[in-house]
Amino acid sequence: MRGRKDTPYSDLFQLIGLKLKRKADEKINELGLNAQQGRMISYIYEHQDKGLIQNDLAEAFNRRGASITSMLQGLEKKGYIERKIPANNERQKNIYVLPKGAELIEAFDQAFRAVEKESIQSLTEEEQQTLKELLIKINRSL
Amino acid sequence: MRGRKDTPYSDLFQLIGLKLKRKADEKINELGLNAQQGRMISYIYEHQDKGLIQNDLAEAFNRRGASITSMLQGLEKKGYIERKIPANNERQKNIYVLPKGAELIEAFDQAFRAVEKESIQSLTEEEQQTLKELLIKINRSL
DNA sequence: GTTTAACACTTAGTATTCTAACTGTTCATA
DNA sequence: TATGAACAGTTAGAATACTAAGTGTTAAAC
Repeated sequence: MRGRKDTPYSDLFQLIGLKLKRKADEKINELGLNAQQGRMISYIYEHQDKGLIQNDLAEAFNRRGASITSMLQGLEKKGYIERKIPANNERQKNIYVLPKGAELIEAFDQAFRAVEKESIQSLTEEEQQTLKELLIKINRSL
Repeated sequence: MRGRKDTPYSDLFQLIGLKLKRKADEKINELGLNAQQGRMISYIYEHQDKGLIQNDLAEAFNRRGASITSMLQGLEKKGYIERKIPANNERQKNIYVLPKGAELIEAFDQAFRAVEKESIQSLTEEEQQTLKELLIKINRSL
């Protein structure tokens, strides 16, 4: 009997994820939003020309439809995005970034890249590559 | 200009963390609690003989004091733990697992170990070792 | 063609976790 | 000893994301 839980991988994944989230939030908060909202605006901006709908966001962000509704309602009320029912399918809503949101995108992406860079800065080039491959492998198997 | 965010490490860490959390929740929910509560009861059980206080939990779980208060109030109300003000310091509260909580610990730990095992099952022994070292390095530098 | 099922989104209500402001305790120091 | 700072925990109120049940639309089956 060991009496210890001994789950180093789960623990490390949780801890690193939390730290990365906090670092990103810190930077994005200065822009009046949180990291999740920043990621969402960036993602919408990249995909708005391809008829992006809320269900796509739910899948891309691993969130429930209801959560996406509530996030987008917030962003719409603050004037960062707009939602339009497309002519060919009245069930859906296409999402677009408004100028007020587009202005911030460069700052968002810069913040995310900075966190990313900081997170792997203690590893060598080779280690970074190895890590990425292992993470992809794990993610695929889960 | 790439027009893409390109932060594979952050994205993978977030995604893997989310998936691990969900898998753990799935198993623990059958016991009437969530993964966070299971982890907390297990942790308390392991440390209750050393005068564990709420502040220790806040640090161990990377949560604010207020969050710990609310979690423990829930667990106490349901009869899994108890909190006692120690004689030598009335600012603090020592935390103990009650029999109703202790009964579940073996099931919790088994669930967490199962998720852990599943998560790295697609890697070879050597890859697992490498991954652990890289994660520790990253965590230390954040 | 009508009915049924699946789809896309919304609402209401609940969980968790946070921040800021608060109560009370202990320690340092003057 | 008193008083002020630091400490430990609590409360109130906000934000986020969830589930379950709902509305309306489209596609499939008959």
